[in-house]
Amino acid sequence: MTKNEAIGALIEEGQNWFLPSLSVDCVIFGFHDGELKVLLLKHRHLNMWGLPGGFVYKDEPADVAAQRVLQERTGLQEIFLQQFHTFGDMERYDKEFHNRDLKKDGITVQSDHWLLQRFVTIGYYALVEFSKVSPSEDTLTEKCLWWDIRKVPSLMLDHKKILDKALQTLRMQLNYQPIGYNLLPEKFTMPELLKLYETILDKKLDRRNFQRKILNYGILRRLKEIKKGVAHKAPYLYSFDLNRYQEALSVGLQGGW
Amino acid sequence: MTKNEAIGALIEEGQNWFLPSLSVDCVIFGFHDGELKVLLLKHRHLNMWGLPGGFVYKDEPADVAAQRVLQERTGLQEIFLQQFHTFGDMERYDKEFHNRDLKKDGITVQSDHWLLQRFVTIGYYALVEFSKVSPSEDTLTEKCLWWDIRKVPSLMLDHKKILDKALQTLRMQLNYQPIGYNLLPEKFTMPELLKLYETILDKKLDRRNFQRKILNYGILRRLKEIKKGVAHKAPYLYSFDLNRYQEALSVGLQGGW
DNA sequence: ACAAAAGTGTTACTTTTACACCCATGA
DNA sequence: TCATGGGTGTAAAAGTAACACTTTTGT
Repeated sequence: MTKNEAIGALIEEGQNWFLPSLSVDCVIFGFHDGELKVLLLKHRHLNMWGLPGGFVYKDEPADVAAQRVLQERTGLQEIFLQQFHTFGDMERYDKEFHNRDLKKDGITVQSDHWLLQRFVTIGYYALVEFSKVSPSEDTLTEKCLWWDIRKVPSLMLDHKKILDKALQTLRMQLNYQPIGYNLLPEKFTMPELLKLYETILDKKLDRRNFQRKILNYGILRRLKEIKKGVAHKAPYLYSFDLNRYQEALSVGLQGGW
Repeated sequence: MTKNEAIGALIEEGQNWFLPSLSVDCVIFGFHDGELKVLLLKHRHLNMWGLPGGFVYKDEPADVAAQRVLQERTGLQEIFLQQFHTFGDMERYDKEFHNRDLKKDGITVQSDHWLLQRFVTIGYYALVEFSKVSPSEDTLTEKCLWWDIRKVPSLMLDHKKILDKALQTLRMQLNYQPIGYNLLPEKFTMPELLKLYETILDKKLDRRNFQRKILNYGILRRLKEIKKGVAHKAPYLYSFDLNRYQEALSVGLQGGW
């Protein structure tokens, strides 16, 4: 399907397929080279960067839609997506936003066309293992790339706000949920885990106190060491104890009341 | 406006006024007699209990809609509502749900009528001071009452699930946010605050340790005592230090990393 | 042999827990 | 006067913060 065919189908049939006025957007975090990354798409028809997003089929649960949209737009499969906020302000609504670009492509639609209506979007976020992702484009997407969280380009509509909210949520979760599985390779070192936390929080932590605290959570298993080929002393490798990890996820980490 | 007129207007004009397929629902918590309460409506046309909810005008921010809906249905004004989750599963969708009741009223609508479509709903919750609320009904509502959280009746659609999620969220928030303002009278005693926490968490806390911890947050001001007319020793009265309270809200209470 | 990274440990301090005791009040 | 609820305190345990020292490795 060519670009214009794809857009054409969406414009013609979209209102029959999808729930009107509702969309989903995904904030996909990855970790690489000591940097927290986010996956962004450059939309062909809009010529702008934005979060992977899409619409919800009329008979499709919203959570499934998020999953599907992500798969369609990036090739990513079976990712654990978590809903974090729904964005329903009017500032989201720029009636001319899509229209400008459609016109540029020589496409004209009526002013009450569903694509030009106001949309409320449900935000989802996920943490994924960077190395396992091979971002891929589709007919509507020109580029699909990881961006350093501190260097994201200008984003369409309110996507920057959505991204910020996702990051804020992630930092909160760090306080009462184990994080790292899905974000690190199967086996990783303590310094790597430390670096992950420091990167997400954007601050230095004492490596010794960090190690003690994280080990006390009881969600890690230390393996036979190595991490060969590295300069200086070889660090131990760890992996998550999935059972304990899951339990910590449901129960929460630090007590409170 | 009579019941049927109100319903009639909604059926005729609703699709012109509101965003299709989207609604808001409010979980309003109150505290009274040592019980955590939730405000429920009995819908005239459905003859069932449910959360106060409604639709979003096409040019209205979702947060404002929640506010308005609450005002319309309960008379409650200027309540701090917090969005906590959006419910977009298919289990929400019972096509016959409204239709049955419309038929009962002798109203017939086409099967593709907007009211019969699937809806995604944004959940909001609030904590309010019980005594300041005088629940009031409107044309669509037969009753508006506080229910003990442990004794809620059977609710329409997935409202029980929404309520449970709100409660779960509230309990979480307790761990990193100050709670009590809006939920207690202007002046209150330490035992009352304790009881509030115990009620929300549904467990006993040590009153002495509780007092020390909560005072250390620095969000309370102790007033000249009294709380007269009470049996036994008269407890001190406290009130929230609004400045500190607000700051604690934004910064969060317990450290984490 | 040495710089840099990683492992381990120690001490002071704070917070949490689990208690005991005294005081004020209405019945 | 006494039972009950409320104010205050204290000692032990657990957790956190701020450190120093040793070990390993590639150059």
